[in-house]
Amino acid sequence: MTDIEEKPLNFIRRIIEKDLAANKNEGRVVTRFPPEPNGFLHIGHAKSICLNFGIAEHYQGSCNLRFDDTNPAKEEQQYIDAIQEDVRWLGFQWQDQIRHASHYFDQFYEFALGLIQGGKAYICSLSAQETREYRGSLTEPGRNSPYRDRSVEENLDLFARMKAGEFDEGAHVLRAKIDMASSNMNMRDPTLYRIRKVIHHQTGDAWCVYPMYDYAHCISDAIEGITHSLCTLEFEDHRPLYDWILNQLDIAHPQQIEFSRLELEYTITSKRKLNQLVVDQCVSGWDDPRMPTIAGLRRRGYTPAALRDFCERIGVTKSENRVEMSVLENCIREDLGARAPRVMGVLRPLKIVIENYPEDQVEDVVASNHPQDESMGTRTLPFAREIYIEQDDFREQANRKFKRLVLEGEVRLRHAYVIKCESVIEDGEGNIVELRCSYDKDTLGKNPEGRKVRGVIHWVSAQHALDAEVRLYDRLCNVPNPGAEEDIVETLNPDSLETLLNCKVEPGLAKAAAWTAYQFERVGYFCVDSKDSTEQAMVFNRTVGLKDSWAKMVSKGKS
RNA sequence: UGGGCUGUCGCCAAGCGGUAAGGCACAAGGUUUUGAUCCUUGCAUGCGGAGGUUCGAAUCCUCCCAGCCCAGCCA
Repeated sequence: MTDIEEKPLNFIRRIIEKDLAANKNEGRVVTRFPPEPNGFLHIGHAKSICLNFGIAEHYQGSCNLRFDDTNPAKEEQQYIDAIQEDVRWLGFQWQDQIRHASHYFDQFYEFALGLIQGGKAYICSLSAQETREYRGSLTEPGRNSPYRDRSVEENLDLFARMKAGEFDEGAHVLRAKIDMASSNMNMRDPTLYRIRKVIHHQTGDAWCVYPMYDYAHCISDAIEGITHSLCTLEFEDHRPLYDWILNQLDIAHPQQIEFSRLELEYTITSKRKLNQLVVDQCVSGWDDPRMPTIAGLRRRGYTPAALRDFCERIGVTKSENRVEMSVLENCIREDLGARAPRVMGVLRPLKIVIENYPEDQVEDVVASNHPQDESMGTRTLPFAREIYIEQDDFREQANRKFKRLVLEGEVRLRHAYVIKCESVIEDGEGNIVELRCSYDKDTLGKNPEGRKVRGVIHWVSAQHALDAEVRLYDRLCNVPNPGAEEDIVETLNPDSLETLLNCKVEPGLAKAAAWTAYQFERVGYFCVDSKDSTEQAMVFNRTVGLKDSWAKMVSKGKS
């Protein structure tokens, strides 16, 4: 018997297994992913999605996608659409139809009536400012609202009239009657309903009172038969209120469990701040490839598999964390390394004329599409007298550590011949504009005899190559924890996007479809941009570079 | 200075009283027509700190320290 090392359970799964063992909830496991449609989903949401849907999958339960749409002023249909696309793209399926908290508005209202009748809620007519003053502080208890002891009849009447639209926004709210002296601020008679004369994206003008999160969320969970309601740490203090509300009602009682949100170094996971970047046009949109949004990562070339793997690797705990970018990058490299066909693309071209190669000759050389996966087959590449190589791959002179082309030195052209640099042509200002080389005819598919050629560089045929634009992305922000800074714009990395306009890629890429991932050998992983690329003007996004131990040596000054 | 929570390797993270998993990162080798991949090796006498209980403590107890969250009619 071989014992496969099981990945240890996270604390939430441990709780669920215990519940299952105790036959709690009759063995059902029902979770939900409850975004507010007020922005695009980001990598932090991916963690929550993977957790909630992953648990449902694993325990053969189900997971609902529910829009937590209780604040119409901030929400939009476009976000509802984008969120569904993102969840589906990540590869998850929600249980039957989409849910909306707004679908339960009638039930919320009925339950509120019940609370009022039971003396558990009252209409408070304090202004927002007064309410704040009555609430007390972290160290001082609050005081009871003067409206706290209104009669049930008066409360019922007022609430009905609030619903009927008789009052202006802010005139009254419905509050739970709990304990103004509680050390938990959330229990100091929290607001349950407020008046908002706003058109709701789902319910139109049907309502002018809208429930608060704390009131709507727990009841939504209960209505849907959620067994485990997973949310982030900042809601820990809300759990007593979650439980209190459900305890007042004759209704199911899901268990709220909190876990820490994901933070990623050098970027932000705050919808508010991401929205600011979009609004201020610091980025091209929610799906700008520099954004940590799911849409941005997708456009950048990240795959669902990589994101899911990432969420698996980072774990689920209650401790605050800020994960290094390298973990995410490793995930996408691993996925694409196995699956992306290899091609050649020259980002910063340097022209080479192979002087001993016949003027008009063009021959096809065979190149494997994946060195470790023969099933991906081969393709042919046109080889001719004039080619482009990478500027970085030539130095007039260099020590032995530099395994590329030097003047009077030899190098292997990937999948093709060994060439030797005979001379360098400069412009008037000392810039190298062209190399004159010779090739060794007897080196196609075999090593030259009597000498060793240490380097291999990529190339494209000058007359056959396609012009392309390549966008290189770097970290969005300059500081590891930009969220801690007062002004997010100040932290933005001015070099987060570098656009290269004169790149040359191999001709076979002409028919490359949007989103398709390729490895440009020796450079990195790229995909065709889904928005800006056309057949006439191709645009590639660099998803992530290849690991580059040479660059590391150079930056350390070892070469 | 009220309440809630968290502190295990540079970053994540197992561990649940029997003597510190794993991943990423990093370092050193090897293979290689990608300086990629792959392979091998190294990387916490230490678990926020101090006491205590125990044959035995990261795990239990006490005290202390640090960090995060809460005073929206946001979620």
